[in-house]
Amino acid sequence: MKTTEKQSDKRKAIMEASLKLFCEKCFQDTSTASISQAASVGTGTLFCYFDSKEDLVNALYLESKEELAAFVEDGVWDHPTFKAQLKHVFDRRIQWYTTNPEKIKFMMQYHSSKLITEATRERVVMKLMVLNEIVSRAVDNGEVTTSSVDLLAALISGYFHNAGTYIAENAKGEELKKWQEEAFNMLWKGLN
Amino acid sequence: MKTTEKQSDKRKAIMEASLKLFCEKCFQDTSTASISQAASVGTGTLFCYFDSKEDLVNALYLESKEELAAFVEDGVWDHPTFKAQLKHVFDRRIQWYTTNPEKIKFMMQYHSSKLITEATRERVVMKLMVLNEIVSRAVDNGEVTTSSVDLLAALISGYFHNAGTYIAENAKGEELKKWQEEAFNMLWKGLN
Amino acid sequence: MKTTEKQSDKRKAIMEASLKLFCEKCFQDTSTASISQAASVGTGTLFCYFDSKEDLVNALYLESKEELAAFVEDGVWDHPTFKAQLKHVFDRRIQWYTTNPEKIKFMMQYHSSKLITEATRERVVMKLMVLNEIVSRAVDNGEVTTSSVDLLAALISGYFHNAGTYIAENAKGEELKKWQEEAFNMLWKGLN
Amino acid sequence: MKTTEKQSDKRKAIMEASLKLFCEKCFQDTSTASISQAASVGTGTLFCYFDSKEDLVNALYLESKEELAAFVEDGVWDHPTFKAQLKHVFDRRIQWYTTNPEKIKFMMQYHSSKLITEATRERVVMKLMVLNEIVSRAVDNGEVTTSSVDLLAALISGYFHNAGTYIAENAKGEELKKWQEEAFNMLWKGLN
DNA sequence: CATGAATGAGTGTTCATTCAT
DNA sequence: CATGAATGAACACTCATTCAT
Repeated sequence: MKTTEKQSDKRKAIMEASLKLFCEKCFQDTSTASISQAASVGTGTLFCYFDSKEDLVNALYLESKEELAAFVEDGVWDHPTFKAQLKHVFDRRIQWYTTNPEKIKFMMQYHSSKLITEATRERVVMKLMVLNEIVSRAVDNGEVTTSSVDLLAALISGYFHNAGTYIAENAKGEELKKWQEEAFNMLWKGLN
Repeated sequence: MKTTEKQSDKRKAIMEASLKLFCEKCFQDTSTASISQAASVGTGTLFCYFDSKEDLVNALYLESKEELAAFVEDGVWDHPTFKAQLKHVFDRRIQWYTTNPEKIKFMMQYHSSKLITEATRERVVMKLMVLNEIVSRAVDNGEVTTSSVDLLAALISGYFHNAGTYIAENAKGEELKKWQEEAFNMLWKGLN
Repeated sequence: MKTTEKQSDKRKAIMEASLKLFCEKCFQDTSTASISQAASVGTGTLFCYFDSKEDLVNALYLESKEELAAFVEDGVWDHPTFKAQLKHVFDRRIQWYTTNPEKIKFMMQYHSSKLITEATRERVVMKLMVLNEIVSRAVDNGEVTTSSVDLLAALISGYFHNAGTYIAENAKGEELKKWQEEAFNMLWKGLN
Repeated sequence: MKTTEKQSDKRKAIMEASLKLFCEKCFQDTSTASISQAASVGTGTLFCYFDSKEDLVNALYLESKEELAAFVEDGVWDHPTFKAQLKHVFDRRIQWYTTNPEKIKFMMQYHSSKLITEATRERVVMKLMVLNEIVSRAVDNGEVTTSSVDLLAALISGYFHNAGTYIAENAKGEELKKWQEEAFNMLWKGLN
């Protein structure tokens, strides 16, 4: 528990406050003043940690994506088969979607926004390569065939995201497990 | 030659100019003044047709979605089988994506934006019921089984969108047809 | 009395208000808001006429100088002799200094300020060539000799300015005429 | 080796850095942070030596003027005649102008600035009394006549400043001596 | 004395919107 | 309907200054 571990409390407070506010109202309706206030720091403090309001959203976006990617990736390679690896990714993703509704909401809202820099997007992409890796290995093993590894990975990734979002938002109670199975099975059937 | 048909030229000019500008830069970086100028109308004219800047984006979003929906829907029911109907929807969607890159870019950019009203979203959803209808009929005919028609329609719709986007953006030349087939086949296999 | 004559009343109001305020307090202590208020126009109106606060000071400086130059120049060439021409310039200058204390104060305050653009200075210089012309002609006629027309013109011009300022500020009542004569005579003696 | 002599190195560093920066850009475009950085001291250190940024410019202005005054005054009274004393003042002034281009630039820039306090100006005036003293003695001796010692001293002082500035800025090589002579002679002729 | 992270008052500028013409 | 000059609320950002270390 060394002091070096916790990156500035102020920075974290600003990140949390802005995540909340950016989810409630849109970027331009969220003043930097309101963020500072919600984070209980001075108006100027925000600019000690971020170059600009734009810089702040980008940081928020990048770090959320990184967190998700790390969570999803964690433990994939413990699974020996292609199917098990895919299942792991899908399950972890839904788990995250269910657990971090605010972050996922934020990420979706800014997924196609012009506010997110090309630079940020590139850094994000680098973090999301697990699926490509999984698919690539499966193709090498002859477990699947495709005219383009990237195409296939994109289809699966997109499918996971859609299914995950829909299920996390609409499934109630015991439906969740059932839907999750159905969605995954449909994909798996499609792959064979 | 009814006067109702050709809605004011000025309105159309504003719609076209703003579509272009909203694609180039984001909402808040596009001033109404720049829109008016690009549309070759006076600064105030915009407000003769739209209550506010927000109203304008919403109109643009709604009308783009309507146009897409109408295009996709057109001719579905000429096909007798579930598979043919699905194929029709997928093909038409990709065709539209390829033909209207600006509109699809715009739609994606504002898909999750807080700027698009709940009211607008509801009106949009109503226009996008074809897939639900197709799936619903197929379920009734026993051609597919699912624990939720809405879930299945959502999975398919999302899949079509992802695949469509990815293919329209990345496929070069003859790849397009091949990828389109592969993507559709994968889905179809998943459904059986 | 055509409407075209009077350049926008608003612009003039802003110019007058800012002249007054820039004399009272310095540039950075004069907010654009206070100028707008003093000019009885909206906060944004200032920016309809000037690109920026800097642009405003520059315009004010340029136009003040132009006015002074025009006043001083007016009628010089009615005088046949070098001495009479010099006297004319000196007298008119003092007359202006006495009549426009605010403008002269403003001009002096910004004479060496970094806020005044090089571009503005160049435009000002072009308006202040009378003395050079007068001296130049006198040199051609052999009425004076100098190793540099520009040096001589600069010395005279500077002298006129200093004397003018000092006299306008410090002379009381009948002293003014006497001091004015003494100052001019001293210069004239120096020239022969 | 008294400690009072060498005023803190830090203070000197700040003075030098700010002199440089205030010459390059204007007061309000020079942040205290940039001064501190240029002086290689901490942000807060500046305020250990000066009450405020304004206080700093005033100190800079006062000390520059004092230095100039001391330099000019040094040795005047070694000269027995009025003319020689005047010449001394003029020559020393030009010498200083040539040697300290930055300080003179700074002094001119702030000569009429509202930033320089009335208190500072008064303290400066007290240091600049040599010319008044010289003229005063000459008047007492009957070497010159004038309706006001102050007027005459002001005229001469102003003339010296103008001439000095112009010559220091524009004279190249051997011109300097010639122009200096010409300028002084013109004044001297004017006085007789 | 020295530091620099933190502050928050203050301001230039933008721009959606209005309205008299 | 159409215009564009005028408006003024709103906001991101700056920076002199403080103070705990």
